Amino acid sequence: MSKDNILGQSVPLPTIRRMASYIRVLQKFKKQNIRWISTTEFAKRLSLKPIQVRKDLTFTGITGKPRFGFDVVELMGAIETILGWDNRSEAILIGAGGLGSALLGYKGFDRYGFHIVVACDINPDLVGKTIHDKQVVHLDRLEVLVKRLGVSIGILTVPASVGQEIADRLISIGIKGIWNFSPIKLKVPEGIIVQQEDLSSGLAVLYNKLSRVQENS
Amino acid sequence: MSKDNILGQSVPLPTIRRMASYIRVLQKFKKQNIRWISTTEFAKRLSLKPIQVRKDLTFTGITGKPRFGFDVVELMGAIETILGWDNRSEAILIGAGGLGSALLGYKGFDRYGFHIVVACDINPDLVGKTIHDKQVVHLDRLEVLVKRLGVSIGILTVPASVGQEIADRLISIGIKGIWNFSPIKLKVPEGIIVQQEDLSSGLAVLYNKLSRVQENS
DNA sequence: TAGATTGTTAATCGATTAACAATC
DNA sequence: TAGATTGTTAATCGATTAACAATC
Repeated sequence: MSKDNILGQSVPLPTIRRMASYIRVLQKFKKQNIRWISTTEFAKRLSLKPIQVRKDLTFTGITGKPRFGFDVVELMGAIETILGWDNRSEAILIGAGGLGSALLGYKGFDRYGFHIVVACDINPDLVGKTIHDKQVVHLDRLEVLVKRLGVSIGILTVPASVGQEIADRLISIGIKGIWNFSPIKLKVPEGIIVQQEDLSSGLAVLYNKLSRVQENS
Repeated sequence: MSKDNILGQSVPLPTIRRMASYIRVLQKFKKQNIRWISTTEFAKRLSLKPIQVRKDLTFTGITGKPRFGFDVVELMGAIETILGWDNRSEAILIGAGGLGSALLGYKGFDRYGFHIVVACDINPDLVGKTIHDKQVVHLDRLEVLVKRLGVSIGILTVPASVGQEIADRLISIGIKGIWNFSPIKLKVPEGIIVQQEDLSSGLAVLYNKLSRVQENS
């Protein structure tokens, strides 16, 4: 498996993450019909260093114009390609509890063209209901749904105790990518992509930074 | 401002993040009254390499026992200190919409002793209601609430357009740490800690990895 | 004891930053 | 033109990993 982009270079993960924020700035500029954007401008808006933005943008293969910067539309297209926009697909969410229902309603994904089309749960209070305009269906029907709707991304917002089991089921019916919000490391076969999120690790960082400041005041 | 831990070494941020997951394993072990845990055991459960765990644990200052590993209780205490457990405080959440209401109900923070005590919003459909047993109060009363409840952490789950404004208000009344889920970089004075979360960056990584796999199959 | 595991120093790897020439 | 900005190579920085001696 290669990790190469169009230029034959591997794109660092931190760069990929920042690209999500470049897209946001670019969308704003495009809406205002601004044609050019410089790395200085990016840096100012995102509290980054121009040099870092410049380095990141080299991975797009787009060349800028000294004194002007980069063509907004062209750059957007290139970043979208790197982020895999072209192959993106719909998602199914499993576990429509607290965090799950939030993701169902989170508007922030729209700009990335990401849509959760249906949710599964076993809680009788939820099954049959609609959360943020998305149906909640019983987990028993997981396999049927995935096949019928042709989704290829699964979002796991289930308790840790059942995370692996559900991941196995998702994989057995052809899901290729799992966005896992359960605090467990999933074991998956080669070729299956897991993106692990851990809200608590952010909390740990916040706490730690806070205590360091307090120590010195 | 020093970034040093008890040993006079600065603890790398990736290590801090992993420590949140070590705590989870330790809590499980403690509950089962297991006395020792080895770096091998950590590694197996978290899909890490033993050498990395060992390196991380050096920052705790705790020494292990060859053939046994580390004392579960002792290690937990040390990690909690590094994570700033001692100075932790309650939080107020601003923006009780999709993501905000999820955080209000998210059980995963309990194990870190983190509690959101109240929420603010301006939406008349939400103000006065209770979400996951937490009151939603009108944003006008933000200042009063913060002072009365003595919270020192603010969680921002508001639209990008009002993020900075609310952050300024929080800071002006003594909030020291902001956990920011709005997709904007906040400008804050020295001494104020901002922990920025960006759900979309995880999505970008997932998409990118997926497209790389598909390219090669 | 034997050997699994720790602890530490050094090597490697990868990302960020600096320096500076090229260019519009 | 002058100079802001790009593009690229090299230096730096920081985290991970390897190697191996120490130890219970």
